[in-house]
Amino acid sequence: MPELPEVETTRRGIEPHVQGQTVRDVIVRQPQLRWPVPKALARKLVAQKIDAVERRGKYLLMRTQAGTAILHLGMSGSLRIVDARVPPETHDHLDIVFTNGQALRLRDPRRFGAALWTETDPLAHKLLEPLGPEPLSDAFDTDYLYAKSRGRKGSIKEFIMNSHVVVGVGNIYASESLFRAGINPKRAAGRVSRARYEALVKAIKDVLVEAIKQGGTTLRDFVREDGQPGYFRIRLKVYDRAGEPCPVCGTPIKQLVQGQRSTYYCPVCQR
DNA sequence: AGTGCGGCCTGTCCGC
DNA sequence: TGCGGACAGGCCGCAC
Repeated sequence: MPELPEVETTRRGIEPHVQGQTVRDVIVRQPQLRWPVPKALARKLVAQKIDAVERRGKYLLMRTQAGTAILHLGMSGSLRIVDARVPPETHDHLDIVFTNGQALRLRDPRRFGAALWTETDPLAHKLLEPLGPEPLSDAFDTDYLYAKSRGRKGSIKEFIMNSHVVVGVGNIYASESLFRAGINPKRAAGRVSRARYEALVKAIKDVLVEAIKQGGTTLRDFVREDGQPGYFRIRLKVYDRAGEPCPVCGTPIKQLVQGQRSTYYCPVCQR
């Protein structure tokens, strides 16, 4: 489910319930996630106070004095704040229980997510170290993306979805931002002009900011009775709209597969 | 270093 | 109603 806006919405949603809390217990019901959940996560996190809840790309970082828990939601993961006494449901793989009786509960049906533990600088962790810049930071600009793209033969769509190029652009927002920038997703990254990279950088920032704003409007409902984070997708112009008219020119939206992922685009507006 | 895949999982939907 | 296959908002790890 989550792309960067969902992960950031999740971070903002859990932060007030988690920051400053002390861990009473860690319950691992299913240790087989993307990687095995390390024993040290449960062992070392207990009795620690959560100093901060941060995000790097789509990874969530819960910092303590003893080390940092690294969480990733994969394709189908979600986090919610529950009363620790509420019985877990299927796919509720992990609880971090706090001394106030609440728990941070990870649910992830497909188990592509992760829960890791590191006692050194989490940004130097082997999964985080090679990540590209945050898309909403000043480091992500036309100069950077244009230079990075030179000589690349792969498609522009796969290029911007590569987390080592820029983090946080998932399958939905890749299609949406290429539509906004008027770039054909099949075009080789190395053959896109500087001017078009300028439009693309702006499109990526705009679409992500809008999506985060949407999540933000419902943040106070984050912990609802049904536990679902109150996140609504922004109005998507091309994603999942194969055959529907392009909102700009009316041409039917096309769908194709790139790197085993569906891409949606307007064959007229995007060249 | 860049590129191209396979693979990890479950749930849902669609056509037969 | 059952069944097989495709597909789903991610991304690592490997071979070349």
